[in-house]
Amino acid sequence: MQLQQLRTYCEVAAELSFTRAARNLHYAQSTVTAQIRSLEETVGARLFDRSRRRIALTDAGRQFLPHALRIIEITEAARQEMQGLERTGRAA
Amino acid sequence: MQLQQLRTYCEVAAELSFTRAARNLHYAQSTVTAQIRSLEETVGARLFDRSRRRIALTDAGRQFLPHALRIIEITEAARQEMQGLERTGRAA
DNA sequence: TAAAAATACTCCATAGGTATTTTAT
DNA sequence: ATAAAATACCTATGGAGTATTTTTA
Repeated sequence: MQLQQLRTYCEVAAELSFTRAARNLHYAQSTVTAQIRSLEETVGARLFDRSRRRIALTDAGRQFLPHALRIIEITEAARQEMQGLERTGRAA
Repeated sequence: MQLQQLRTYCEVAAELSFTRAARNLHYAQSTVTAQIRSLEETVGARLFDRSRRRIALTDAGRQFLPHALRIIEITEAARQEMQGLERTGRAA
């Protein structure tokens, strides 16, 4: 499972569209399809229902979403904390 | 940033050894070196001080650790939640 | 018919490996 | 001298793209 996939998943969930998510994230549409498919494989469940024109979250997709958001949140926070830290590698 | 790198980082932090972490995770030692280097690049800080025989966490490395642990924790929890869910992709 | 997702390929970056060299005790 | 990390190099996987086809309203 990759953080990038989680971000893409969150964007698709927000837009309810692979195409728009792709545009927002500067990916090709097929790349979004591939990322979501790969993520679905690793979690072992479909995250989106594509059987209608407007895609929808599945039960699994809805359940997974807050976790993904949280992971991204922590990642961003951690990254920001690291900014401005000494880069010399001196031991703590 | 990749989840795999975070796991490796946590293992190295626990073992304070690239070699032992590699053994535990079933990686080659050079793979651990590469993963840690890549992670250090993305966070923009050295995470380990290798200037002595026994490596040590840097300030940055210590600060980053709880975040990494938390991310892994959430990931595992989310994964487990997904187990046993319906796999049909029916919309929620 | 039209908009969106899936598929079929192509290409290239990189993750991971083996073997070796460097470094620090 | 020896243990451990870094480096050099190679290969294979898969991430990302373009172009096309399939699907559904």
